[in-house]
This record gives sequence, C-alpha cells and structure tokens, in this order.
Amino acid sequence: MIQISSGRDRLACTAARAAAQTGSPVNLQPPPPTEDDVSAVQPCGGCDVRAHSFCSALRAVELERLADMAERLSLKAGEALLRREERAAHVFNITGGLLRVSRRLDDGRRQVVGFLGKGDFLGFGATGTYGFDAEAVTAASVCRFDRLRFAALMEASPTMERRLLCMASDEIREGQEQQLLLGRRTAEERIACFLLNIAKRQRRLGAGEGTVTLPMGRADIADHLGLTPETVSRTLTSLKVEGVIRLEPAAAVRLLQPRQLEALAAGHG
Amino acid sequence: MIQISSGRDRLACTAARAAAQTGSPVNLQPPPPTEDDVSAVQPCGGCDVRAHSFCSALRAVELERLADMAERLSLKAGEALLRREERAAHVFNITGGLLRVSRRLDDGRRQVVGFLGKGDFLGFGATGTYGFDAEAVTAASVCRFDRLRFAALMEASPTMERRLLCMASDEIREGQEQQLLLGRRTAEERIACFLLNIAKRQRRLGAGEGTVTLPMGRADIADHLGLTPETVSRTLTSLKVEGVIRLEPAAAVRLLQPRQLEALAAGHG
DNA sequence: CGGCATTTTGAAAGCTGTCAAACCCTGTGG
DNA sequence: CCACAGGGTTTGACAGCTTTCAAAATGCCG
Repeated sequence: MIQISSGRDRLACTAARAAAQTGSPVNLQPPPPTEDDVSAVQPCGGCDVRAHSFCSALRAVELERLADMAERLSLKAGEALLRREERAAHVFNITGGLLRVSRRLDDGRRQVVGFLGKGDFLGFGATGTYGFDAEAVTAASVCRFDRLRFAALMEASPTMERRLLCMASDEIREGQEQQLLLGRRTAEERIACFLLNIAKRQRRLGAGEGTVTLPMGRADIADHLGLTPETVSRTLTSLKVEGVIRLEPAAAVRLLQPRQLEALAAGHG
Repeated sequence: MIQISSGRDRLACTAARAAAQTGSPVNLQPPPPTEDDVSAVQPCGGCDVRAHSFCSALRAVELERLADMAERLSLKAGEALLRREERAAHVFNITGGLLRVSRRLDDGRRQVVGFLGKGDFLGFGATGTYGFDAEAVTAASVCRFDRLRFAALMEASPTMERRLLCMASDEIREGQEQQLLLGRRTAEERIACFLLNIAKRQRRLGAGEGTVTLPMGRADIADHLGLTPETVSRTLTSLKVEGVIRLEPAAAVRLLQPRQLEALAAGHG
C-alpha cells in the first residue's frame, strides 16, 4: 500500500533541506504523479510556519541526524496513513498533498478533526497508540521518523521541546475554536469560517489573491463542520447566489466579497 | 474582586505540598465558605493525576522555588479569573472549586471548552494573550504564578517540559473527542457522554459509586454540549423516565444503569 | 464518448431551538 | 420555624434549521 523510499532522503522542513545541502548532494526524486499539482495549491493544516520554527530550533548537526532517520512515504488518494488504536511507533511530517485526521463512531459517523498539508507534523502527542485516523485526501508524500529516535533527538535539543509545546498550544487553541464553531455556529457561519481559514492558509503558503482551492470533497468538508454534504452544497450555492463567492472549475472558489464573508463568520449577517 | 493572600503560600500540587513541609511551617488558611463542600465532590477538569505527574517532575529545590512564587486567589461563584485577549502574565493551578473555560461570539453565544477542578492547570499555552475566558462556577481557590518565572523554572527542569507536553497532548485528545461529540452526536448521546465523563473524574478524585454531582448549572452544561438548557433538562428527564438515572437533591445524579448509559454514549441506543 | 462518482437540487420529516409559563429549590427575612 | 422572594429548572407548544431520502445534473477519468 504505502510506498517507502530509501532511508536517507531529503527532509521535509525547509530549514532542514537548506542545512542538508551543505552535506552530500541530496537526491531529489521526481515527486509522484499528481503530488506536485496538489501541493502547489495545498492549503490546509497546521501550516509550514510551524514546521519552519520547529526546524529552526535545531542545529545543523541535529538536522543531519534528523535527515538520517527519515523515511519517505507516498500515499495514494484515500489511502490510510495510520489508524486509531494503532501502536504509535512513528512521527510524521507531511511534505506534500493533503491528509485528513479524523475520529469515528462505531456506526460510521465521522468527525474530521483537521486537514494537514505541507509542513505539518503528525503524531507527536500520541502516547502508546494513536488517538485518531489519518488518511490521504489527495495523493500525498510524508516523511516518517522513528518515534523513539525522534524523542531522543528532542531531548538533546532544549529549544526543541519548547517548539513542540508551542505547536501543541496552537493546536489546542484551534481545537477550541473548532468547538465553538461546532457547538454554536450556524451552517452558513461554519462555511464562511471554513473558507476564510482555508484562504488564510493558502495565503501563508503563497497562494494568490481571493481564490481558494478545496482539494477535499463535500463529504470531508461536511464531516469537518458537523454538517451533511447536502447542507454544505446548499450553503455554498446560497453564498454563490448572494454574490459572496463564485464556484469555479477545479474545486476553486473565488471570494468575491471577503468582507461579507468575514461578517458572516463573525456572526453578524 | 479577586482576593489575593500573601505571596508565600502553600502550593497547589500534592507533591509540592509534601516537599514544602520539610521547609517552613505552611500556613493553611481555612478555605472560603462553600469551597470545601464543592471541592469535596469536585469532578471535572484535566484531573489531579496530571497535576501530580507535573509536580513529581520537579526536584525539591524547584518545588521550593515554585512555592515561593505562588499567590493564592479566592474567587466567588460567577467571578472571572481571566478574559480572552488579556495579557497572559500568569499561570494558574486550581486548588478547589470549579472553573469553566469558554469562548464566546460577539452576540453572546458561548462554548464552554472545559471545566477545571482541583489540581488542574490553566494558562500554559497562552502566548502573549489568553485565548479564552475563565470564570468560577462555584466559589474557587487558585494558585497564581508569574508566567516568566514559571517558564524559567521549567527550562531548568528537563523533564518538566515533557510533562507539559503530555498534558497538552491529553488536552488535544480531549478536544478532538469533544469535537466528535459536538459535530456528530445527538443530544441524548452528548448527555450520556457528559455524565460518564463527570463520573469518571469524580471516581478519580475519590468520589463514591454511581452518584455524580453537577455543580454547574444547566446553562453551563448546555454551552458545553452545544445544546440549550431546555434540551439538557428535557434529555435528563427523559433519561430519568427511562430509569437510566435518578435526579436527586443537591445537583446529584444517580446512575442507575451505567451500562445503558455507556451504550447510549457509544451510539447504540 | 460513456460510465461512474460526486455534487446539486427537491420535498418532507425530525430534532433541537425558541418563546413562554409553571414549578421547584434555595436562601432570606420575619 | 415558616412565609416569601428570586433564580434556576422543568414543561409545553410551536417554529426552524438541518437532515433525510431521492433524483437530476455535473464533472472527471478511462
């Protein structure tokens, strides 16, 4: 299922890559088929900013070590990276594509707890077993680290754990924001928030202007916002009719009236 | 508003208290009026287990330092401990009573992100400003630490940050669980989950048998579960009629059929 | 170009929310 | 110790948003 490339590979983080260049020439494999396209428009997740600060906490020597222990994985769309209750043996860093992290009920009801993209880390917190499922939404590439070796490296670097703590802290805050959304916002407000969040992330990753791309399907969006695919679709077309957004080909959405969208997200609307 | 006792005071954590005893005689103030009753049945929050592991990561010297910098606060029911956007100058440890942590929308809609009780910590993650409001549900007592001094102490203790990371990790997991609840569970399932969670916490704090106490009002429960007070009340009486629980005086709830409750919480019902 | 999955649209039902009133418990004052 | 006031809780009736079930339309991929 999961294609694993040779152990010594280029690292995910920008910083790591830069530092590694001084060493042996890095063999840049051509990225898997669709990956490049996807990661080009790739929006969601904890953002590369975090990934960057994370890696910049490491010294060159440590980056070497980190690069040494990286395995590179390729996931096809829909493929699972890990499952809840599974032995948490690894830590991951997404280098391209889009993953979804979710929790499920026995009867199949699902809550997408987050989307992860280029630069995002996954699986730190895990104590013993993972607490969630992680699957590829689009074709994706991931760096995999052995948890124990990774932890050892962390201990060596004092600032490293602080970075992790910051990342965890951000994640907690995002989770609380999402709880507010799920518990108290209307469908329209949820969609507005979602679009603005995606837009912000894409901007951070260098995407242009008021156009966002939604690589995930309506069902994924619905499971993220606590709605049904039908409601997501209806709300989207409703916003389109109001002239707030325009639905374009290739899963693109143009934000015609970002101000209006922000007003909706804020609850005035 | 907030009553602050003298600087050098007994510490919140059990471990810290024990260690501090070897030093100067600790002056145990009589707890505020209702606090003792409340904290006796006090259920919710990240649980004292975490608080304990946290403090057990410190050496005696550090505990001394920690005790040195503690200020003790008393909150009356309904009083605010801190507000979102406020300068995050402190870290807190709840020593008695019950607090609620919440996020709000401009129009007043509120999401209670968690209840904190004896032993819980509050305000770590905060970077710059707090990201939530925190208010006393019942009369409560809290230890307050200066953030910077606290951070400095953390850096000194290598295992300390790891503890924090674990706590943060737990919090993330709880947050995801809550997202699943808010996004995908029915009112009845939410109530069932809530009762079971409270019960688990009370058990951990040494409460007896199948009786839980709900120190918070219906409105707080509603804002925690993404419902209205009316729906909370209706669902509770519905469970009562079905013979699953019994509503007793003093905000007590007896779990007559815990199995049935678990089935409901799991989605089979 | 055809087949299939996804998305959109439609109609109706259901769960939860809203508004309002009755009830109860708690704490207070006589 | 009992009556009373007040807020919180419970109950009722109804409305509304979202879901559900179903079918049409669209878009993607071979």
